[in-house]
Amino acid sequence: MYEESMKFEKEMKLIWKGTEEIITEEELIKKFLKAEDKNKPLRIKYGIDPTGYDVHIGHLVPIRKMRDFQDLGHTGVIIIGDFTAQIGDPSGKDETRPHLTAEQVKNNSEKYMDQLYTVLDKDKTEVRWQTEWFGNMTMADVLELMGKFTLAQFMAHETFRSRYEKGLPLGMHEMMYPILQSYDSVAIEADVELGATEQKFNILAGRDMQRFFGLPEQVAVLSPILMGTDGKEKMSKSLNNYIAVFDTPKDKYGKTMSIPDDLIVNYLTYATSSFSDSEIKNYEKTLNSGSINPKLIKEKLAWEIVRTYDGEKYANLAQAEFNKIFAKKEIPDEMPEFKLKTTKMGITELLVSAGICTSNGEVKRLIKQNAVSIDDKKIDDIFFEVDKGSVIKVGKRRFLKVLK
RNA sequence: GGAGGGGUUCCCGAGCGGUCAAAGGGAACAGACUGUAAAUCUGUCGGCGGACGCCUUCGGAGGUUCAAAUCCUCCCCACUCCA
Repeated sequence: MYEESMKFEKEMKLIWKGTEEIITEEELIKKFLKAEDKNKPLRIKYGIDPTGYDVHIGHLVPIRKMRDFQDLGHTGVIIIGDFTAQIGDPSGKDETRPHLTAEQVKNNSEKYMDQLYTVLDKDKTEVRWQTEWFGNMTMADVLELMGKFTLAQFMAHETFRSRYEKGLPLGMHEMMYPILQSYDSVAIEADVELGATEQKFNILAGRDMQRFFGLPEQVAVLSPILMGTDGKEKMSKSLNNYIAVFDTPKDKYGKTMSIPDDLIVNYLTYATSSFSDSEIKNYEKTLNSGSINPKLIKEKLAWEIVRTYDGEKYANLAQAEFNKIFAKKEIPDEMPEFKLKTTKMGITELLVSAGICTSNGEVKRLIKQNAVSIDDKKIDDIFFEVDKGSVIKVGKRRFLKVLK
């Protein structure tokens, strides 16, 4: 074994980068060896939940790992969880999911994949739907799958146990989530399953399920959970602390700049693959020594994050824009535009119909709070009338260009 | 099947016939401060009207009352204990 591990040292180093846990490392090396012997790429599984399509960079931590595997010549297999989507992953805090139509699921999946392909190698990616294997199952089949696990095993799982103990609702069908997910590994004969550490239970269940079906067990490669931009909770859509793939370069940059300082190293390590271990160590040292304004390192980080998803050009633009607005407090180059409907419009009506504010009341409040300025002049009159082209600034970051 | 407490504004959570658009906290937004932040302080935080006012809201539908988030009836939802 020693020889083999030396042989795949480089590969293992790559896989370990930004990875929290591998279960088990030894098995992974064996799989690499076998793949090479038989000249057959490994099948690297990752399941997505098509209940929505907004992908944030926390989701992409394991996806970037899939890309690493692809770069080593292996095949990424994305499972569209069209059955599990009907359950909702109990690992999250989500409650009962609304039932989606087949069309919505299809639509979501396509959009989801578009975002994953910003990272993945399309030629080495296989997309599979759970319907392929669950669509024709009979009750007998389902009972057989359920019989492989016991209630005690499930109650040992933190999320089931804590919800049960807290007296929160726990649907029987939610127990099916790990069962379905684990059977996916059987159906596609996964060699490796990727996921965040919170997926450990589900992914390990996949090993059990494969064993029951006489298949070799998959290796779990677990990524850390990326912290949200608030630095308090994990990145998640519902907490509104995420950086989305579809965010504009400007937003990605700005959101990154807004992370707390003590999250910088974490993001350097996990939010992008751009920094080498030694670079990260260096930055960490400088940060701890206090010899540098953390902002400077954050700028590099933000730039890299934009570059990763939108390219260098947009990274530069986003950076310039950010400096302009926040550092120099100038107005941005691009902003929403609004054409005056009549020769003059009251400021409240204008901002509400341009979608900058949600109600007249909000506009009035903001004006009273001294937050609205037109062409750089604060206004204090809630009946101010706008009758010419101008730039309106609301708060720090809302801008509107008024066209005549 | 039996017994019992619950469902309140974005979230948590008080209120239990008028003084309730509804305490308090969180989130969010704005202002000050700043190194982008964070922290801190101040303010705002259902909608419409320039303040007094009006409208919509307290799981749903009805009802009692001059007056209901608060009382009654039925329904829905999740939970606890017993079987």
